[in-house]
Amino acid sequence: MPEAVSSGFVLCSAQRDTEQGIELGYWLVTDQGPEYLCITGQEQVFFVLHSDAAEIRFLLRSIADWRLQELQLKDLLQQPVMGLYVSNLHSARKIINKLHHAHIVMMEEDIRPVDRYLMERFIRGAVAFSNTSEVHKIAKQQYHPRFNILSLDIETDMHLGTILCIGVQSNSGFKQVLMLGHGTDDDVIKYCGDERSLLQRYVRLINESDPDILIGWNVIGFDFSVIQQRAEQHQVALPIGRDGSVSDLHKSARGKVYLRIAGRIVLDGIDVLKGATFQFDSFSLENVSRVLLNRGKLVENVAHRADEIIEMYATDKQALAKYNLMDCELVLEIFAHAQLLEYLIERTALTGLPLDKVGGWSSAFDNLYLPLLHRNGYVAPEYASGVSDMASPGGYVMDSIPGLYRHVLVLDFKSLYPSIIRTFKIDPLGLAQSAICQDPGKLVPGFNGAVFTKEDNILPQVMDQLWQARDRAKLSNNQSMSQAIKILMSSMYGVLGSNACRFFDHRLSGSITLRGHEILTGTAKKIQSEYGYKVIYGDTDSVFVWLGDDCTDAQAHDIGAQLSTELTAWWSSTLTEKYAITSHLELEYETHYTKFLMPTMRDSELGTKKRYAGLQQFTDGRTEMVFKGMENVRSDWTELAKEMQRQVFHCAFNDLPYEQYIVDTVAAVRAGKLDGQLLYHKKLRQGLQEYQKNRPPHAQAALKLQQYYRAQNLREQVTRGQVIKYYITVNGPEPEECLSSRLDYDHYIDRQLKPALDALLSVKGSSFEQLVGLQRGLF
DNA sequence: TAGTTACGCAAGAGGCG
DNA sequence: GCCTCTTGCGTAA
Repeated sequence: MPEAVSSGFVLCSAQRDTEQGIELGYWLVTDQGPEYLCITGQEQVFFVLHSDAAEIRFLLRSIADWRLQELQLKDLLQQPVMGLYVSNLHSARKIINKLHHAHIVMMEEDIRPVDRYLMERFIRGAVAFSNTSEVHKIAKQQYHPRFNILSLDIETDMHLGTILCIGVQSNSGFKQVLMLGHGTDDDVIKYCGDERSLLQRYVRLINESDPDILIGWNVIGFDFSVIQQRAEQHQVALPIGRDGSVSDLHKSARGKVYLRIAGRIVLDGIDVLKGATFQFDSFSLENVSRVLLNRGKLVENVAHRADEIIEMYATDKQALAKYNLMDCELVLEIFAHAQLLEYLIERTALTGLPLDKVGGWSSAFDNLYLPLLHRNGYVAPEYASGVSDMASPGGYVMDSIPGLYRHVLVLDFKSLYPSIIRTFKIDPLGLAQSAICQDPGKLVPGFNGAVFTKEDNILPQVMDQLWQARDRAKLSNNQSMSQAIKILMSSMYGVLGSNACRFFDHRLSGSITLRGHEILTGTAKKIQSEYGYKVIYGDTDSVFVWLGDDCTDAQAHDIGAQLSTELTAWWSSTLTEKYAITSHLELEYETHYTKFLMPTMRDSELGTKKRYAGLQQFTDGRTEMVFKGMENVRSDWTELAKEMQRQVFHCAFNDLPYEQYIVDTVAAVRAGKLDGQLLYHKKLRQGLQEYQKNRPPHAQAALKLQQYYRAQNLREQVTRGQVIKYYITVNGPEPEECLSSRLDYDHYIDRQLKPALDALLSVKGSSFEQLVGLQRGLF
């Protein structure tokens, strides 16, 4: 048989014990359809200190299936290590437990063989494999998979908890709705009779359409969970795996639900959007599709959706099917529009993380770092072995100088932390190597006692490659790639500062952030001393420079360009001179605000941090208001306060009057004309019983909502994570669902409108009270 | 089945008189 | 009623 090499993409993997050792299984997507690769006779390996060998041999004397092997590897403290190889997963688990209890140092013992196999071969998604040899060999290569995607959504009877219909739509146009009950089938709707038959038909549907990827909206937490529950109720098995196995749904201790289907993956649109740093006020399908796709859903009134669905099922199953499919389609469109799969594929190509992994930046770091560390002759440190007995701060936030300004420029360092890592050679290996380096010329100091080698480091080089890849991605307009790299680069610092990372060490994170402090304050000082401009604020990687009020737009623009260029060059020469290193710091001229408000803190003369507003001037003459941290961008403020802030700031920035608008609006509030804009939204971040120390307004409203549900005999529950919508009434907070008292207009005027506007009014020498205070108590 | 710290503000809780 | 401290939330970077 001739050797045929094919290409594929690793969709998911599994590992299990066999007589011949550990078996690794990889489900691939190829142009010829799904393929299962099986690699047999593997061992699990991890590392232990050479000096512990005798004790380990003693501790493990009654266990078989393992061996200790001499290796040319050391830990980062230069101690020789040995490899502990175990021929099955079961024994490996037992051994790790035993050594753990005996406080034996273990390194990389948490890395699964199925992951290590790919990691050490630099395989990140795409693989080449041959079908001739008994053991499939796979290696990294470029391959862009085309996936068969199925979007799934179910509709249920919320009172009975039963499934009414299951709708699917694929990325190739296939649609089907499995409907409970009886009727005449058409192209799309298939009537299934009872729920049991519906579930059996569902299994057939999945297996026949054979998707690589299932997508949906909260699809694991809701749709698949309900399907699983109902299947258990009817004792129907759900063999929807590609090997005929049943799907496995399990809940973690923290309440998050996971779903495993052999040979397929499930992606939840909400998780993927969040992972790609999309931000929405609400992640409801309704809201996301409105914002992203500029359209809403079929059913307008979300509050009565449950009843409408039951009504549709009873009277118009065609309409229900249409509604069901609409949700499937919206999810597909969101994935396409936001290029979510492209983003995930790029992330996998960069990090080796599985497509369906949520978060996981710590293991992304491992995948990039460990193989290179091993090739340098070292193994990773034991967890929690890093230095942590010193402070390691975050970004530096300057005291601001409050006021209403004209012509403020924002200059910011492009990817500051990644550029510090590249410039100052921040690296776990470099830190370790510096201890045995005799030549001071080859060293660069960090903070918290750290010193790094200028050469033979890993992270700075990884960062260099990512940086270049990002520049290429931007040049070729590859949005998802550029986005994936940006997120990856900035996650590297976060990972080093987290004790969930094996390389966690305050000497590393402190060397990044404290250098950031130095760079930021140094930049501000230089701008003031050398150029004579006042720096009114700065946060982590940015400085806000006030040019003075007499300045044209063109001049401001030129100054911005000049400052960024010259200061970048200044840092470069300064660092070369001081440390003999190449600077990768890059100060960018980002924004020109023609009007800029730096507010004071409430009840104080001091300027705020992380709160400001400005009128941004674009080079083409357009302007746009920008708000940071202010009420206007906060989801827990009422629409009216936000709207008024926008209006009044707009007027103030454009020299238009606003006094009458404020007076009129306050009167309209008192007249009850704006009640619809007085709704508060706030997330219940804990369970209702956990509010022990105090009970904030939204928790009070949630409690009333819970009582209301109970009184009405409704199935609905108030749950942790839910957004509570409530009004403040004369009888305290009341939920929107069961509002019964008059709204407390004094509260809204005093606690919403006044603070939202006073930030601006007070620097203009006026105040909210001065404008509307006389009216108080008249109504 | 774990990326970080810094910050402002509203309102509750509790002490004082 | 006034003051200070704590809790909870959402946000900037």
